Amino acid sequence: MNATQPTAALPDAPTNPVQALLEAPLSLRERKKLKTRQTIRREAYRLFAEQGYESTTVEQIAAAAEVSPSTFFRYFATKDDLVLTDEYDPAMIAALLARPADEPFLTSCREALIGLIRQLLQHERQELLIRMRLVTEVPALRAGLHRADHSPAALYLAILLRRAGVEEPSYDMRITAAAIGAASTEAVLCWAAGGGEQDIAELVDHAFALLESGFAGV
Amino acid sequence: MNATQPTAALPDAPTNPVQALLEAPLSLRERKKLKTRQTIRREAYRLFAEQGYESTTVEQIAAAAEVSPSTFFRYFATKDDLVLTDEYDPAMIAALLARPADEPFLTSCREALIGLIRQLLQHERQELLIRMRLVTEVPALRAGLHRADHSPAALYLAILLRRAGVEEPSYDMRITAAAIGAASTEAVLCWAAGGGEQDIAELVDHAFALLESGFAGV
DNA sequence: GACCTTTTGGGAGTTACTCTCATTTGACAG
DNA sequence: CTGTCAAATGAGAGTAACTCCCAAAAGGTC
Repeated sequence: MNATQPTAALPDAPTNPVQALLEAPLSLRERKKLKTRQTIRREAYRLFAEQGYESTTVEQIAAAAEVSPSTFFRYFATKDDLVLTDEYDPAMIAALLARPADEPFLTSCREALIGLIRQLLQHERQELLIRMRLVTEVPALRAGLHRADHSPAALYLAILLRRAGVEEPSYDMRITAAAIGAASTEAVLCWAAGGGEQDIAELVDHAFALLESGFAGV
Repeated sequence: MNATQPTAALPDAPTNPVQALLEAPLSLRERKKLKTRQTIRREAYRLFAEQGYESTTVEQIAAAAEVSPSTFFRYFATKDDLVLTDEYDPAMIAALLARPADEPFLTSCREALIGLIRQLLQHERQELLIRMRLVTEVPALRAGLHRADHSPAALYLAILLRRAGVEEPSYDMRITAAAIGAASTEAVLCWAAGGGEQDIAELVDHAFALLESGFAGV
């Protein structure tokens, strides 16, 4: 039920998720779906660049992508999702799980995040930059970023649960995930706000150093 | 311009903001406005309790409060704002500014937050609890909580700016405000999720201890 | 080519929100 | 008490993001 998000699972570790999905031996039906999804996204971003996010309607996007509005909502649950959903979560989860379980969680997060971002920059730097800038500039998107399903906090919390082998999160876990998640998000948004000119790995590293020090000196 | 939020300024330090505003010598016009605002809120919460947030329409709320929908939106910019706007920001800012400027920021935040909450619990415990529970349960509200104008992060950032005497926030400030803000929010939400049975001061204290330790042991 | 399942388009409906304009109501001076 | 001005309200039309439902089309399989 509730089949809103047709995000395909990644069967084997891909070098580039999106690319890998395109090359995989999919049925005609699935290739078409992927293509439609891409077209909608591409046309949407084109329109956003031309006339801004707010003043671009779903109807316009659907028309540009040559699908009906109904179909648009079958591919993206909300207009926000167009910008906010990514396919990086599985990779991030994998990266986190690959870290030694006795490593301080903060370190695991830092290394996983930097690793993931480094990888993304090679293939999708421009796209990531545009998306993050949209998020910083459009209040609605900034808010949407904190919805349960998109937030890094939720992802971190899931990992903490898994590490501890429990079902319900403890208070410590919730605070930890929230704080590290917020810092992670802010770091990436700062990078995008600066036009992507700064070294993002350095930014992330610095943010985590702040967290680790307990905000010493502030 | 943009006179969306008729939140009255607090002229002198009040013991209880809402009470103080009611007792203050206001003109008939302003007393009426305040009364309308209260009526809308009260009726809204009553309806939320009866039939839930999502399935309560603005039209219903307006009807229950005996105002037109137009008037509703003159008092609250969005339906979210009904739950998300509070009058505590000035008090929190004052509490933060009252702390010594050379105190570690984390300490200032902890003390200010605990102080404010202690005060609130005396007069508005029930209201706070209901509101926070709504926020935890309704995804739309949870997202709205992170809009620039409501978030503790924005408030903390403003204080950091003032302390440093600068206009533009530094990277460190942004990360710090985001992390501490997220932890503060999570602490209060955890308290509400637990039915308000735990000691909130202890919860906040514990959250800040986690932050200060750099998440040692996690 | 026949049959079944998935995907799509179209249309009607709901709701949050915006804008505009005419009416009402409180504030205040004479 | 009255006239005048500004602020607050109500009413109505309009927009856009969704939701639901049903019939048509297209892919997959034998």
